[in-house]
Amino acid sequence: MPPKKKARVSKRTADSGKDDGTVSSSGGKRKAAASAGKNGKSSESPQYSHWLMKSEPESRFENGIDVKFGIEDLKALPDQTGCWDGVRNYQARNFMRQMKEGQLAFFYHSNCKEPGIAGVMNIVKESYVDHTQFDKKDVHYDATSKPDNPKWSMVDVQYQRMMKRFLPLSELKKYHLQHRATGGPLKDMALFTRARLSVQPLTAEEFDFILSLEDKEAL
DNA sequence: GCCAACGTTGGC
DNA sequence: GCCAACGTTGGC
Repeated sequence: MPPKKKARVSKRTADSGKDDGTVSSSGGKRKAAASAGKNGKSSESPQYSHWLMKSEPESRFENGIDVKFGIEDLKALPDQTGCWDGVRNYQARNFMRQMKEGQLAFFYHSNCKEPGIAGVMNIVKESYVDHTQFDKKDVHYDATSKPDNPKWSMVDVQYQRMMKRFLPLSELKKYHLQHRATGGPLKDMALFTRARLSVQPLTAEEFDFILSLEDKEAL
């Protein structure tokens, strides 16, 4: 599902700024925009600063193309940097559009033998047009998206480090259930409350708690 | 490979 | 604008 190529493509960013938006609902692009508030800059809500991004580390063929892209594949790219292309879900896209350079994201391994958090990466380039939407050869080609009004965006991410120990979904889930019952940082974690979202936000508390698990015994 | 959850599409 | 059918995600 997610990325595969390297980064480059620096030149211009285009990034149409406004343009279409979220789901449907009445007002159109409302939703999260409501909060905003201070944020002198320009656009939407800056609320989140940490992220979790899913990708599949095991080979799987979609239209004859292998979509495998695990953390080792990111690490192997030049500069250990790649573009997170192929996101074709509006909520996930909108979260990517909120990402700022320097923010941290967990690299999550999905749809595999052992799903879970494998490592940490850095957002090194803010959102810009995902060129794969116009590429008929690409698995994620989108015939409904036109170059003069692109639908899909991507960011560039750089490998930062592996987790000191792999954090399996099963363990995170145990904490989630425990925290849901008795209170705790993972009680509302998007990984469980928004199961299919491939790019999701984490609060600083969630992020820090998960990092703290590295130094604990597996649950 | 199964299938639940849930996002998207399209008829009306 | 509703909602059923359909397609995809992703754990197990």
